[in-house]
Amino acid sequence: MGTATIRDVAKQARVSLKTVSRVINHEGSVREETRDRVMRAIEQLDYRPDLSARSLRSAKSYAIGLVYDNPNPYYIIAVQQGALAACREMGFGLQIHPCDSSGPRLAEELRDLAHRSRLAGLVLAPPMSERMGLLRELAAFNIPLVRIISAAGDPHDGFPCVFVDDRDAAYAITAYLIQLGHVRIGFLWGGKQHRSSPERYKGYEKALEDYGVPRSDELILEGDYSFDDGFRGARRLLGLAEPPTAIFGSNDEIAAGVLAAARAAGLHVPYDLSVAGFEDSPFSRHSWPSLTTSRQRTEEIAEHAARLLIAQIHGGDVENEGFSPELVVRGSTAPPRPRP
Amino acid sequence: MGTATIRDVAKQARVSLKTVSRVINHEGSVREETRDRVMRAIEQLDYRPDLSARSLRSAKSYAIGLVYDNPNPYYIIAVQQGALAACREMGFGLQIHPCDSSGPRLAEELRDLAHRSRLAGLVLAPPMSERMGLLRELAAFNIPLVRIISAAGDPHDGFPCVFVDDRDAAYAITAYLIQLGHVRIGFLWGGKQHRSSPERYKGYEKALEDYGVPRSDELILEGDYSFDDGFRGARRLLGLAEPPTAIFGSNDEIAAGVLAAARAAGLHVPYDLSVAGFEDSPFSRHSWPSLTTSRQRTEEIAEHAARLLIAQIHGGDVENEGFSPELVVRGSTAPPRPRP
DNA sequence: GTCATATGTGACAACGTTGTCAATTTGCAT
DNA sequence: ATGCAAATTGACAACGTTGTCACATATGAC
Repeated sequence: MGTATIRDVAKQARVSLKTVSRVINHEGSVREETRDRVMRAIEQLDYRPDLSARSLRSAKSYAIGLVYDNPNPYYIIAVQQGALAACREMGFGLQIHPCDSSGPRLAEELRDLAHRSRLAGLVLAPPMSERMGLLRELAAFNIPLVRIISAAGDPHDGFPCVFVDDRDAAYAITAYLIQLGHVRIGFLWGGKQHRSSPERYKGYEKALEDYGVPRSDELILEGDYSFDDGFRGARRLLGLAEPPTAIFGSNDEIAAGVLAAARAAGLHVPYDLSVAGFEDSPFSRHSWPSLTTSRQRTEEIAEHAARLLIAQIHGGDVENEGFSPELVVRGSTAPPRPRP
Repeated sequence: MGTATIRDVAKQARVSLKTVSRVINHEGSVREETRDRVMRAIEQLDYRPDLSARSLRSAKSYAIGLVYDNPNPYYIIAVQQGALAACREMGFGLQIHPCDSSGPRLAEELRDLAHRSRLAGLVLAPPMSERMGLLRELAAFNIPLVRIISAAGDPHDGFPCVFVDDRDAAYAITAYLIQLGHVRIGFLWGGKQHRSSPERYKGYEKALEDYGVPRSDELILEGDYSFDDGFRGARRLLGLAEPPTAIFGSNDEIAAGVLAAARAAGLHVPYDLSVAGFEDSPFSRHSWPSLTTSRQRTEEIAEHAARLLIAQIHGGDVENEGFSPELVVRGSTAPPRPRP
């Protein structure tokens, strides 16, 4: 029987329901001896509080939602892991909610989710976390939320967040390529609906500027964080009259496409072409050559976001926090081959 | 206010609580006119039933759990997607529960999970789904469950399941390699705690036997479904006096390791070496060359498992169902180079 | 028109927990 | 001992829903 209730415990320990409740919730004002007796009864009956009843009675709830719309399994799994770690530590449940970020009634959908499942708040992953309209609607519904976003610094926009400095990280990668000696560096954009895309581009642009490397429009192509875009983009770049000696893909998947296109063109990475990605997904370690990329600490970021949300729910004051990615140099980058 | 309750609806529609409840739950015995009035009130107040209260009152519950311990993000995301699709359709919630499959008190952990969160049942992914001891413990706790397992046929072991015929699929891959002309085919095992591993091996073995290709122990190495095992295993195989002309990795990750090792050894896949994987993960499409592999339809399988579980909860009779993977031929396999 | 039967509706309790508030016990200074 | 504040405990209601059962109304057969 896993069906022991607080009533059974109370009877066994010869105390009132309320006293058991107090013990469970670590409220003060319970004599040591009483608490021991209750604990023993809990142990013996293998009692576990029923979350439905608990959240029904107390206005409080014991679960948060994780909202995402992102096709990248590595990213999502990492976010889930991080959020779960925080939830388990704080005794919360986690409700995952993949959804369509372009849905017209997304705010209502999320409110219903939160209401029906009695969620105490939501962690929003990109790109939902970056749609201000959505945020305002959710705020109007009084739904606590914490965002994971891309920003070069604390946005101070009133919506709590954990922010990742993609710009800085893209700057670091670009600077590294320049220091290797590259001057024609291709850049393949990520998806337009993600704020990380322009951020990464700005980092690239800034590095070129700071190092006095001329920017060339023909080396910069749009895309959508996909392998196919990487493949097509690279093919186009490599067909230029004066092709780049290095290509920076806005994420690892794009870079994977670049690697494939390079091989298809008979080029030897990194000697004929340097390739850099962004994200440090397992792919970047498992490709050949392994990818130079930027490590994101996604799991930590998500854990922090969930922790922040729970703190906010508990009424604590929340401070935004930034995470800086870290350059990871692997085998896909090398100095350019001297021109003949 | 997302805080309308059934009481508000009742007042607005001038009916009793119970009648509203009847409308919500599609019970019969409500006059059309009354129902319309209730529906209108629900609409106006934007009422949504509270799942906590509902599952507290009715013994029934409206959520199931998805239990897994699998490091492969592609696999897990696919399983989640499938299970979620079924849950959404049936009006259920899904609680994900990654865990340590080797934990000693796993059964208790899962019972607590089910009890605390009022889960109606569990979908078990490998390898948990294959530990009979665990299954028996859970059954003793009266927890409905459906397993996703590897089996060459319906196991008829009393525990409902959706089964995947890995043996057959591995047979198909091996047979394909043999038909290309390979006679020395390396095999890299997956993890021992997954039943899919011996199943895949048996398929390999059977194909060799059927086609009269001699099995050679030196070509068969153990491993654990990891890139590193693939890399190390391939390096060892390629260092043999008479190396294989094809290597069959038990999953795509292993095959990725094989690809990397081949490249490190200066071999050209598929001309110097054919490589086959298993799983049809996105990696298999994005590697270069893309991998010949076996498509698993993981998402469908998981959806079916969840649907089966819900049917079981509703008291329906459940029939196990098998899924056969499908051979996917891509660029990593070719006839062996004629020996000099 | 009467009765039996089906259909629709509502009052009330219950699910397992916590909040409120009052009752009881304890500890300590007198 | 006595008084008084503080600590500890318990009785009871409440959260939002559904199950049970009884009542009210409509339907049909005689």
